[in-house]
Amino acid sequence: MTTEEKMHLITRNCQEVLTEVDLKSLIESGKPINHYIGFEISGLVHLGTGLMSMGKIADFLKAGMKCKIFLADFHTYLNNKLGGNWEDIRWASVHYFKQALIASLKCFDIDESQVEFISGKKLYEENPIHWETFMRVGKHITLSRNLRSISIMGKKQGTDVDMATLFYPPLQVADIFTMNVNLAHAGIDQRKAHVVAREVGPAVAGYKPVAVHQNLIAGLTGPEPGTNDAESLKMSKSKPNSAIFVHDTPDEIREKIKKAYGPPKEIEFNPLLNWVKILVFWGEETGEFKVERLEKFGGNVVYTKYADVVADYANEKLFPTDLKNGLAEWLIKKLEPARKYFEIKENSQALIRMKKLLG
RNA sequence: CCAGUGGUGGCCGAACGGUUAGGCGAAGGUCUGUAAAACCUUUUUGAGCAGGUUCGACUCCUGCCCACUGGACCA
Repeated sequence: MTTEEKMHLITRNCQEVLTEVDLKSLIESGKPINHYIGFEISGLVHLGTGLMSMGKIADFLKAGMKCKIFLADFHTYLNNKLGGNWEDIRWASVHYFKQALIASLKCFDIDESQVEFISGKKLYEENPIHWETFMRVGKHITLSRNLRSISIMGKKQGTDVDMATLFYPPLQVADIFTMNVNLAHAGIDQRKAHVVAREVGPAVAGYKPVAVHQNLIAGLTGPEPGTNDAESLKMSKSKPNSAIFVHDTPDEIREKIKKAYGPPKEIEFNPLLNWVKILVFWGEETGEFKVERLEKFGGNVVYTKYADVVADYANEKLFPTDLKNGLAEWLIKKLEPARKYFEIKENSQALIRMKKLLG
């Protein structure tokens, strides 16, 4: 595989790479590329994690990278998710969250043996140097910089800032170096941590990790009334109808998509088109998207270019309901392996318990 | 540790010694070949904790807990 081919696989369907130049020289160095992505155990696994992140890992594996998935149990605890209950967090990370990620990987035909899972607890126990790295990171971050970085926890500056909150960003940065990660991967919401990692890296660990950031997928409920910014479009686990989870049933998927925000002709702030673009077409110009509809509405159509979907939608040759139906059926099919995996008794029971934990 | 202020339903937020604040959010409905918006309906009493006063306390009193602000201590 050529460097260009690798570059394409690694960077496609991403919002940002810090930096392409660094990535290219990393590839050309011939050194193994050690990837990592970390997740808080904070809720059900939605498409942002299950399809975007795991799909990216599929690309990374094809490019010959070593992929590591970090189950950030301590981060979850520090961020007071799952009620800040350590036992619940530990249970959920192994019995629910990891299983949901394995389920998601199956949607890309990847076996769990092809990636490495590691929990925070295990990482810290096995690597006493982590504590030292953590302190070194602290030596290179100012309080104000750290405070600005807590947005990676979904927190706004000036609210609920306890000491644990302040530990979180440097802990995440230290994780990267403890795991010898040279390619850190996350949604764009985590960029502040990765930028800090790149800035302190040379002093703390003698290198700058490359950072690859993906788009956050839009929430189905659309923008808040009166706003049209990217933030209010984001999919959120706390808005029940804004997110689809990897183990949702076909009926749940159809129901949620049906309720989705779908303004005709609107191609800018439109979660449905956003999903078709980054999930179905995976950020590429060409692909395949089927829409089945009655003859009176134009009959079935197969799109092979994303631009054609946009064009038809813009001049109302593609009606929102038809776009919704096509998308729902695509998702149902794509997520089938995940649903099947969650039919296994232990997993379905874990899901029930997880939902209970979340109230 | 001391003082002041405050802790109200998923969230925000008033009033009041005794009769449902209100808003947001959420759910259902109407209207559109979807959704959104708009309109209609629903979300049937909640007060940091423990006591006390009272015919009756979210409202008064005592103690405790927590938060914010200021102060004290600083070997």
